[in-house]
Amino acid sequence: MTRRPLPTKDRLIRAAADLFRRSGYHGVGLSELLSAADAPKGSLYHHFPNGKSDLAVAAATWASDEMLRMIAASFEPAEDFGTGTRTLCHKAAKMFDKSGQWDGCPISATLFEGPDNTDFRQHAHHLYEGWIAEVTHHATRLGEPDPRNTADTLFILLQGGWQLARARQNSDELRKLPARLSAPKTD
Amino acid sequence: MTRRPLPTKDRLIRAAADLFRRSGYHGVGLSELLSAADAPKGSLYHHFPNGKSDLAVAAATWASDEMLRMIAASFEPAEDFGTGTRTLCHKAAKMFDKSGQWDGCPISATLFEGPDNTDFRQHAHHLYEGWIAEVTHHATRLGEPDPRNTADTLFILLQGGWQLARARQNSDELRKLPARLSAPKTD
Amino acid sequence: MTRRPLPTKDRLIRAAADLFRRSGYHGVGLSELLSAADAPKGSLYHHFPNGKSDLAVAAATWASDEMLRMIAASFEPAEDFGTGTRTLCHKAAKMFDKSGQWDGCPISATLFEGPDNTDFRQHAHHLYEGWIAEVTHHATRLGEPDPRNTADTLFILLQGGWQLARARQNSDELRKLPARLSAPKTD
Amino acid sequence: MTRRPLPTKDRLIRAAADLFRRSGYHGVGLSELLSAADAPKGSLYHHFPNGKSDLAVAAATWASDEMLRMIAASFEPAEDFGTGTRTLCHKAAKMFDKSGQWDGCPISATLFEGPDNTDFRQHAHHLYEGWIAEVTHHATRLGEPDPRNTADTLFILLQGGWQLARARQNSDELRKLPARLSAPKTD
DNA sequence: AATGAATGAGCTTTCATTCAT
DNA sequence: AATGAATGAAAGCTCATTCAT
Repeated sequence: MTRRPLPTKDRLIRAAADLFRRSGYHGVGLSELLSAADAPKGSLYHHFPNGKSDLAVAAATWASDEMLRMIAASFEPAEDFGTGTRTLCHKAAKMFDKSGQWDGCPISATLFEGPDNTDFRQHAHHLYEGWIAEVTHHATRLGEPDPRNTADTLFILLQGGWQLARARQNSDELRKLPARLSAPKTD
Repeated sequence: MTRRPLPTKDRLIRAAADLFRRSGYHGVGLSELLSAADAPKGSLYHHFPNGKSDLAVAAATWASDEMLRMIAASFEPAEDFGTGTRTLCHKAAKMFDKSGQWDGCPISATLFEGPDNTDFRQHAHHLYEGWIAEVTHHATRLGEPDPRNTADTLFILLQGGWQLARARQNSDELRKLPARLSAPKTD
Repeated sequence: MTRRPLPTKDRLIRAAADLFRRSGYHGVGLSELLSAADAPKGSLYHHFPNGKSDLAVAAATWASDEMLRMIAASFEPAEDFGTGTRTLCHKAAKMFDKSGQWDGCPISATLFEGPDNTDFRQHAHHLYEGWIAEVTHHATRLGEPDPRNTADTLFILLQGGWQLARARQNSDELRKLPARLSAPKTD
Repeated sequence: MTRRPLPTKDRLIRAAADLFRRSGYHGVGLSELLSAADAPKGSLYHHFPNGKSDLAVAAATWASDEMLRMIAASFEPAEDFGTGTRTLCHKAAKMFDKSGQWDGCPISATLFEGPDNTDFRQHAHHLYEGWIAEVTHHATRLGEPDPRNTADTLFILLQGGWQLARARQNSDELRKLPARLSAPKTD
């Protein structure tokens, strides 16, 4: 298997997703970005006329699409929602282990920590709702009683769980999430 | 009741906590910070010899202490853990409404999005564990069966719930958290 | 009467004359120029192999030719030099009113404010001498006693008067020039 | 006689007046400016918080003050207006010879060729009216019949004459101005 | 004859910090 | 304990131009 080198635009997007996730929008300089993508300086503005902010939106969108694929790959083969959830959390844990272990959510680090710009933050909201819609779709298909609400809960657990895993530098926090979802408390 | 003006050092800490929460460590410049705190230019390095990073640690610590007080104020008068949780989530929702509705967690925005510095991130971890320890303490006192685990779950829900509230610009996501904790799923 | 759209090259020249007059050679970027001329990005170097500087020379030359036509149209029908002068100054005032009222002399703004290039500035001199020669020709024909000197004076008044009109944003300064030429002072 | 080195701020102003006169506002880069003034990069924004544009205003104002001094020095010792005019034009010619012989009017090159900013251009107007007011003052004092109008005419001749001197690279055009003022035409 | 993707040098400005007072 | 003038590095961005098509 040979890996053809990606075109400049894609190299930029991936480097951006990577670096923004680690250091946040403002924590990454253009020069760092360009050298990570091995792209010449002027070429950024060819592909992204509005510069860093355009690139950030593209990077967050690309990262979000990756997440959507991960959700689909987890739930499509599953016979019930609990199984899909477990697969998803294990995949997320693997992703956590592959990324730098202090890295945050790529959408949040890129768009919420970005410039003081309502469009940015609404785009983050839009991407998040995409995740939730995808989970809702599978929850419905697999016969969950309250699919919307279940999807919201799973979103919350993944976001919060990722944050705890990040603090503890331990991906097991993600693997333990399904247990919290199914029976956290009898009260 | 008169409110004496805070000393410069405290004005700096509060302005920093405020601004870092909104824009992240790298998204706030020193000049913005100083003008928000109405502090003279040179006085930052008097109070915080290592400059911005020292201030960031102080701001995150101060914000964390506020959170510890909020946890204590929620659980101390409570007769059972569920009641304390509900109070805490309602207080958090109020805090959310008071802050800019796109603002993030002050610890995370300040320390995780900060410079590529292990000390920073370990301090964030330390602060988070302080919250969890405080909740664990009350969970134990109020007779919860698995207090450590319950505290972790509440931490996860608060972090994830805040993120969802932020995306939807709706503090009700925080108010709905206790319901998710107690009976999300029967499976 | 229909007006056929000008060819790209002429659109570039006119846009350049317009923009350079307003902001000076260095104050106009190629992208601004191309979008004003509605010309495709690469086509500039097709028509003007040396790029911006070639275009600037063409634009200044075109603007100078317009001026030569205006001088001829003013003096050819005139029965004496004073009448021609009055007509010319009124035409100049109209041109001033049509242009942006802060705009300068197109030759000067384009070539004198251009790159540190002797050829540029000598070309400006050459164009100016063309105006003066044309006025000298008509002054001679209409029997002025010292035609060379009279033409120089008219040039000076037009340049200085345009500058004053520009500062005061009032084209009347140009209309008042003939009075200054004929009897400024009895001493 | 010893010459103490000027403070940084004044070195910046003089270098700016010099360079802008030669190449226009947009034709001068900050690095060129700073090296001409032998000033460190960050120090510009200390003295001129709004950067290049603040410096341009200061430079044009300084150059204008020089001109006001030249007008006063020419007319104050004069016994009649014609004498003052001759002195002024000779001083201007000397200034022309000292400057680069392609240089333009420092106010115009700095403020009219500057950013597309009404404040800039109104400030140029303000400075020009200052010159005219100073000349009007002396014309009145020396008993000229129509001092306002005479001052306008002298302004026009100086501006236009400088432009012709620049094109011909010959300061004599300025020395010949008084003759044009007093008896250009009998008509 | 005509195009637009690609480029790196240079732009103006802001950055966090130091230091003399 | 407190200040603000001074600074060099780096920021994000625009520039005029080249070149393959």
